Amino acid sequence: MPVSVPPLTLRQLRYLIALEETQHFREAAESCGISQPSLSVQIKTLEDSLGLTLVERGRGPVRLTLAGREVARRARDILDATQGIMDLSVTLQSGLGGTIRLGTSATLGPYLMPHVVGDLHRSHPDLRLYIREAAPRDLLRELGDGMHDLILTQLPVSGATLSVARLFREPLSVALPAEHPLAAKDMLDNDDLSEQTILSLSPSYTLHDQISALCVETGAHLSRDYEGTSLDALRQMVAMGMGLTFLPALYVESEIAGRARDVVVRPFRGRRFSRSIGLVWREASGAGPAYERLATVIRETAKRFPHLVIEG
Amino acid sequence: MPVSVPPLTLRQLRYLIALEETQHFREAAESCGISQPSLSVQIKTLEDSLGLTLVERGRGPVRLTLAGREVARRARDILDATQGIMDLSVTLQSGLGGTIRLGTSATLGPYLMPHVVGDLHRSHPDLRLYIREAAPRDLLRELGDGMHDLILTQLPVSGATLSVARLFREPLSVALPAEHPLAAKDMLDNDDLSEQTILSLSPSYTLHDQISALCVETGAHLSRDYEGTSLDALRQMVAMGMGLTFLPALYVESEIAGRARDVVVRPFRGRRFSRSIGLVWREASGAGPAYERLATVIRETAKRFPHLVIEG
DNA sequence: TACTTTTGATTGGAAAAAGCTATAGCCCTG
DNA sequence: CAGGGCTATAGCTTTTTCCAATCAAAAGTA
Repeated sequence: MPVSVPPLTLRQLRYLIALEETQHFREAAESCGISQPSLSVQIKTLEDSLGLTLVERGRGPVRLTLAGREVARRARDILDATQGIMDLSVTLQSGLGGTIRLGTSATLGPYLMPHVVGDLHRSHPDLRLYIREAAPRDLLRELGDGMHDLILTQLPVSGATLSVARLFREPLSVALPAEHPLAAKDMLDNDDLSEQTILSLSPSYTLHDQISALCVETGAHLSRDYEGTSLDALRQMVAMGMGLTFLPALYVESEIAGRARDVVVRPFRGRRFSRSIGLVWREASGAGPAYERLATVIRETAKRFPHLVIEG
Repeated sequence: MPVSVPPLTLRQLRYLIALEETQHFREAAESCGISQPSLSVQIKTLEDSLGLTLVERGRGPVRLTLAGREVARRARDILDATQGIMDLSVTLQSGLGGTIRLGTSATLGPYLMPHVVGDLHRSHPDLRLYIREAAPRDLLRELGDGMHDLILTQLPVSGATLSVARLFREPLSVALPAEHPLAAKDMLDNDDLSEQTILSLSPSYTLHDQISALCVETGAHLSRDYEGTSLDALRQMVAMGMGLTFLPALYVESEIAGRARDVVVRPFRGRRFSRSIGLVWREASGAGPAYERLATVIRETAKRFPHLVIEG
């Protein structure tokens, strides 16, 4: 007959994490706002209910055992998730607050978000953004899996249960080696591309499809021998003379404009070749109003960049 | 002065999920082994502490609100994770039990795991495997992120904090259209490949690198125009005459051997061109002994396939 | 309309869990 | 070997959770 095992509680997990951080029962208790014996008892209860020794007691600072560290690692995830639930109250209500887990395309986030967070922090001080980058196709899957609350990505996206807020169109310009013949022109067009070699990102990126389609249209040759894994890699490949590529306006603005000597950037088709950017979330998240508000903030920020065409 | 908000508890989340499933307070209470008033109170407390209405009370069956569904969705993840912690006791101790989240390469898992799970279920009845497939590079990242406990993937892998159990070497054979001239030969070698077009998977797969290197060595042309997203896709591309490719032995065994008419498969270099397969886990997971045991089971299963060379 | 049934909310008191203070026991250090 | 710092244990108090009984509202039925 097994002795009835007390169930796992969030409290116990919190205490374990505090213990791991402080390596000290008394300090951990203090940081939790309880007395040291209370914490001792909870840790002991947790160990009993798991049937594991989590803490090496003895001389010196408290050390978690291997098992303890693994439990603590998972406990962090769990507590983050509970925090997410508690933040929902704020997010769902209407106001923009709590922690939003924002997934962003690696070709966009690093060049846009730094400008947004400043504005955002001023207008919504109690909002925290947890930002993570990935390729658009991964993002979309991860959004469905609940890994993100919201993703910032290239449109269009498919999915009946998704909501979209369009943000802006971002022109794609041609990047070419400084010594390339076409660098002499101020503006490039379809005809200029025929027979050129175009470099692209991996197919996980929506950008890849767009560039690929353009190559068909213009008769350019899409190189598959080297697929860039980031815009920086792509730009370096261009600098080495491996081909031309398309770079989005925000990347150009932030990483190239005015200082790069290795590559030059030229507008293409009068900047009418562009990609569309938007926020996407699960309709069922119920936080639509909050995300719409966030979209508005981002659009405001985007107005500072003359080449972006605001939408929505 | 805000009234002190009672903290979120796992119990409340459990009750909410039961309520969503049964759509009925009394039944939910019953399924939780408590009385209906207790459940009512806990749900109410949860709503108060979140500041949200989670349940539409009234006529007809109980419905969760939008917010309620979102909370329940997250609650499920949280409870799964706590279950994971509780299973650790079993997994870590030594025995093979509980739930192991196994990530597996999409080029391997579907062809190996079906054979393993039978043996495994017999020898370790209380072990549950939660299997998820992805490309090796994603797997490795996800392992670090704690999404998997263990991954089954092509070696080598890098990472100081990872432990590896080598399982076996799996020969890679050449697949070619039935009408291809080389199909006349029983066995192919480096020389046969020169000037041939070779198809490969996307670079997220370790297999890509290996095939790519072989192309350099043999003077074959690696086609980047069409990258397969699965072995099945690759095989169909071969059948359509777009080129040759390499297929791992277990895939051949399970999907082609003896019945396919569209492609033929030939050993390459006397089957000494192969990829190495192993289990990988976070050293800090502390479940090394259990995973080693799992490795042993897989090696036993692998012995049934004469072409595999068992390692470890 | 009045009576029953069904369903979730409320109440009051018992049981369980979690907390605190005080103190015991251990291992270092001086 | 005394003293200081550490965690564990004991005994008691407070808070939380639960149940049984009861209430109130809605819906069906005679």
